[in-house]
Amino acid sequence: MLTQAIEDYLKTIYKLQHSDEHGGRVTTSVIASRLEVAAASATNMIKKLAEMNLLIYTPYQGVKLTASGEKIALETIRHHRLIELYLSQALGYSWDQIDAEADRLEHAISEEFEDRIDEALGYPTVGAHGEPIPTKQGQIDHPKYRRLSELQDGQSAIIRRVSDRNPQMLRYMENLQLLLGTRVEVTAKAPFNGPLQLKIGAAKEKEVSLGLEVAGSIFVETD
Amino acid sequence: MLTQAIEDYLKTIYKLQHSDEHGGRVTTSVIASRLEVAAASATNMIKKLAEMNLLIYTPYQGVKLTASGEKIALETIRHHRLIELYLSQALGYSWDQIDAEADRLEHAISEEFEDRIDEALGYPTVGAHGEPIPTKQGQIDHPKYRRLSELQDGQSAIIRRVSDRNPQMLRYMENLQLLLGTRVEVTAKAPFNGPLQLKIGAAKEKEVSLGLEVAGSIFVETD
DNA sequence: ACAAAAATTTAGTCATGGCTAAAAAACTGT
DNA sequence: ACAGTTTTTTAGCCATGACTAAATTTTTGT
Repeated sequence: MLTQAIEDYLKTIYKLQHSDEHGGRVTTSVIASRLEVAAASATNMIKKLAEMNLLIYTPYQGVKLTASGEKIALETIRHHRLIELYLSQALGYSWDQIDAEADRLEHAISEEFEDRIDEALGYPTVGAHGEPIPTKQGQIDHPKYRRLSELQDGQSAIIRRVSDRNPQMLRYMENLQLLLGTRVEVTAKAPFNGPLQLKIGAAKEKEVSLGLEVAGSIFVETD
Repeated sequence: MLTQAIEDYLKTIYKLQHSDEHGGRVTTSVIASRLEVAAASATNMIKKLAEMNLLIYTPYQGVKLTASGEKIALETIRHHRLIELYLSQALGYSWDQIDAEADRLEHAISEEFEDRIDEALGYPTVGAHGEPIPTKQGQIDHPKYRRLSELQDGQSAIIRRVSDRNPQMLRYMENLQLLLGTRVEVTAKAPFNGPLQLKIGAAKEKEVSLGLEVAGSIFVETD
C-alpha cells in the first residue's frame, strides 16, 4: 500500500536525485536529514522501498529510484505543485504558506481533485515557486537556470524560480517583490562573498542589497 | 495528540449521539459498525478516548462525549461540511462524490484553509446536503425536519436536508432533481409501505414514484 | 428465572514507522 | 597504512490502531 510516509520518501529522494547539491549520490543521511528523521529510520524505510522495487539500494552507497518509484514520486510532486498553485491563485495564500499546507494535502486528494484543480488553473506547467509541474503521464523537464548569486555586475535577468525550502526567506523575497517574472539587474557585487546590489522591476523602480544566501535561492534566466 | 483516528471516532460518536435512530445510547457496536472496524477495535479506542477525557465511558453501556470531546468533534464536522460545500460550489463536484473526498481532506487542512474557504463561500451556515455547519466557536443548531416518508397524501413541502450516507442514493436523488430548496408534493401514497407518488418543482413539472427508503432519507420543511 | 443468544471486553498478535544504542563499514589525515 | 572519525546498519524498543479468538456480561425468550 502507498502510505503517506512512502510518498514522502519517494518525493524527497526524487528531488535529491535531481538536485545538483549532492552530485547525484543520494545517501541515507541526506534523506534522513531532509525528512528530519533519524538515520536508522531512513535505513529501515529504504530497505522496505527496495523490497517493494521502488528503488535500488546499495548498502553504504545510496539509492536510486526505479521507474515505478519515480512514477509515484512524480505523481506526488504533481499533486504538491498543483495544490500549491491552487492555494496561491484561488485562495490567496502567500508564498511562504503554501508548502506546508500542500505537504499535508498532497496525500489526501483524489485523482478527481487533481483533475479539477488542474482544469481550474488552466492546465499549468509551472508551479507557484517556478518549479515544473509533471504531467499526468509523468513527464517533466528540468530547465537549467542560473542562480542570481552567479550573475556579474551589470547583468540583468528575469526571475524564473525560487527555492521553497525556507518560508521566512520566501516571505522576505515576496516583500521585496522578488517574484516570478520580475526583472532584476545586478548593479554592484561586494567582494568576499558580500551582498549584491540589485535593481528590481522592469522600470528598475526599487534598489536593494541582497545577501548571497538569498541570491543563491533565486534562479534566473539571462537574456 | 489528535490523530485522524481520534477525530473520526469523535465525529462519528457526535453524529450518533444526535441522531434519533439509537435513542441516544451510543454503544460500542454502533460505533464499530459505523466506522467499519471490529467491535474490539472500537473498545480499545473508546478506552483511550476516555483516558484522554474526551468522553465518558460506562463499560457495557455506552459512551458520551465530554465538552472537550464535543469541541473536537464539532471542529472536525465543521471542516468536513465546509470542504464538502467548497467541493460542490467551487470545484463542481456532484452530491455523491463530496463525502468521500471530504473524509480525507478534513484531517489535512489547517485553520488557515478553513478560514479561507469559509470566506470564499460567504460564511455559510448550511452544508451541501443541508446539514448545519458548526460555527468556529462550536455552536450548532439542530433544526428538526420531517422525513418526506412521513408526509400524507396531498401534503407539500420543501427539501431542506438529505442523508449523505449512500452515494448511490445521492446520485439518484440528484438525477431526479430532488435538491435542497426544491418543493415536492405528495400526490399519492401506496399502502403496505409502498412508494409515494411525488410532484417535483414549484411548477410541479415532474412526477415520480419514490420508494420509502429514499423518501426516508429526505428531510423536508412543511409550510 | 434461567438458558441461549447477542453484545462487549480482554488477551494477544500484527504492520507501520518512528526512536536510541551499539556494531560495522567507509572515509580521512598524517 | 592505519588510527580516528564519520556514516551506515543492526538490534531492539515504543506508540498507534487495526485484527482474531476467547472470556465475560447483558439481554431475550419462554
